[in-house]
Amino acid sequence: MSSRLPAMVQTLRDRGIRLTAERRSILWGVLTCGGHFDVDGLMGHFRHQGIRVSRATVYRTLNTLVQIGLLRKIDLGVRQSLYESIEGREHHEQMICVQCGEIIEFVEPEIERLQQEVCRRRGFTPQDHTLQIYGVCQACSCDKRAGGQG
Amino acid sequence: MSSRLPAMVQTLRDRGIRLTAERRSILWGVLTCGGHFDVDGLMGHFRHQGIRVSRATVYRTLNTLVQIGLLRKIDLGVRQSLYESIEGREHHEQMICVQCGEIIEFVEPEIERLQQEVCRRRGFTPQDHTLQIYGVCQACSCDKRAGGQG
DNA sequence: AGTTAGATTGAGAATCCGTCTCAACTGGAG
DNA sequence: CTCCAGTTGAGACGGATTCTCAATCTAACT
Repeated sequence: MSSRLPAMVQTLRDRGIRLTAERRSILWGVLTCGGHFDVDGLMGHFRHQGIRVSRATVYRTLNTLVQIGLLRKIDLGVRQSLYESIEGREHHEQMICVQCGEIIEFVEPEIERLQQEVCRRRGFTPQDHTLQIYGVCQACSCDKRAGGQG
Repeated sequence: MSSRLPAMVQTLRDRGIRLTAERRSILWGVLTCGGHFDVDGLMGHFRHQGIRVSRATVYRTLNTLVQIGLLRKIDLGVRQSLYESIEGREHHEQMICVQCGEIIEFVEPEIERLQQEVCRRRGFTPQDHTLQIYGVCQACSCDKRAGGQG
């Protein structure tokens, strides 16, 4: 996990982006939090660790990391945006449980292929995409059947 | 286009939602704006037409229309949410040009089918979904090749 | 190591989207 | 026509994010 830090640092260097103490902290935080995280989570992490980074800097840096392709921003339309480290993983889609909020990731190469095809047909050059399926996860379905929380 | 108004009005009645002057204006505005629109666009439209409807009411009513299935809310993660009239059309996905902002809609039944399958495999009960492909549209690609704005 | 230019930061103000409050108003059933 | 629950408007409010700008710091150069 932390082995990704050097690669990320190098990416910043390559782009001529200065490596400040704050940015190191944020990179580290991103890798430590793993999975999906939001700005509040990151700030909490810093507070907990006694690291001082301002909110403005966190926002600025996350935006930068998204721009240079180290991070992906996930917008569910409610509350804060979520971020996830791309760290070389293949792209994945999401199922979001509207009951418990859990995010289940999945990969479906065939869907990706079909997207490519649709784009080609339209002369559209794809760069990124998001597929979010909203619904009820298995656990919540079972809860409901067993007599859940109305 | 305006022929949809009676059907929408009926839907409101069926749900026991009062038909106020403001709601009539908003329904009309939704149909007039067509395609994708946001709250600012709608407010501008009303101002232009000399129709007085408060921002709060517009938000409230749009939310209602989304809830009863007459409208779909699109969250691109930037600025305001967009809305689109569902008006009986089948679900469609979107390609969003990161250069000019154009939204190109498409339907790909096979993608929908694969989604259903993935959900079934995971015991996930899908309710709705959004697929957004970000990239460069044909027109913008050509502009660039011809010597566009860097 | 010292200098320096320009990038970066922090604190808090500002903005922006959207919701809430509550008194006044109104649609529509009776 | 009456009445009341649902609806509205003005503006306060709230949360997320961005902006401002003086102070600070990185990194390149000497």
